Amino acid sequence: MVTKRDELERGNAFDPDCPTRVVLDRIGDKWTVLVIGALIDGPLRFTALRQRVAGVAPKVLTQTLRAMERDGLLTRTVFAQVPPRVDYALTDLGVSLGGPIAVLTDWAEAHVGRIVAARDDFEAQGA
Amino acid sequence: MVTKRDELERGNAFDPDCPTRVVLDRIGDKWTVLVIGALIDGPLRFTALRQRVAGVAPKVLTQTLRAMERDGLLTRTVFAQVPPRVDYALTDLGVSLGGPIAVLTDWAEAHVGRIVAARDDFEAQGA
DNA sequence: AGTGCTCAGTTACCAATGGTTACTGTCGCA
DNA sequence: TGCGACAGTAACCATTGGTAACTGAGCACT
Repeated sequence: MVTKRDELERGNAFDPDCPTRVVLDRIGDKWTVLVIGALIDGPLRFTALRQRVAGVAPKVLTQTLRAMERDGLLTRTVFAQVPPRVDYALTDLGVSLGGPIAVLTDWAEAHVGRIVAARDDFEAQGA
Repeated sequence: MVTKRDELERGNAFDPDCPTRVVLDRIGDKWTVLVIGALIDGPLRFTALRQRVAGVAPKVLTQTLRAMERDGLLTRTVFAQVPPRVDYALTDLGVSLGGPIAVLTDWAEAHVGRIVAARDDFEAQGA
């Protein structure tokens, strides 16, 4: 019999080097998911990306983009111009991550109300 | 026309209070997903959970569990015994998060090889 | 000649989060 | 009079996330 646990933990999810862990460390970093959303319809330049992903500091955006580039999720193309121009585009790997993320977003849309309600209850009771 | 971007960003994903952001902040915290995996087949006590989720420090596990309780993902039941006994069990909300997480795990299983390969390439080239 | 603009970042600094090691408290048992 | 089980806390350090200000190259205006 295959348990639900088997489904969630295939490949030993509790090993630090396990695939799930690697992916969670990546998309768990707060900005990666937003960047994928921003680039899913096509490449953008640094400043356009910054405006699209509201609230991100340039330093942090740079860090995020470099990490995603390193992991093969996007490509960085520099044009030798003045003013400088750098295009960021998702690779097919990056695009394919959009699917799982959309599932998560659907869940979030559907259930966030209950999370917020639980928090409010907790406030009212605990404090 | 509905773009891919619309799918990923329904509800304005770039607003800090948006559902996607709330959920990502929760599951992005590195241990929540592992806890859900550990509890998906039934309640566990603190120590059992600690062993199942290998590598987590007690302080951090406590923090994670308290946050999940606050958000209505699990319940904490204290039995007045000695030695003490505390059971942690997922709520139906917590269980329902298992679905999206499984999708993510599937993706991770299928594609992590390419991520690791991209990292190795980068090492070999860049440094 | 000097001022300011665009773009893609970097630098220096600070705050919040994550993690480690050691300790607490209660009670039955030897 | 310890000893061990269980469920954590406390004190402390390391890593990450975030802010505000600055850099550098060239064009366009005055």
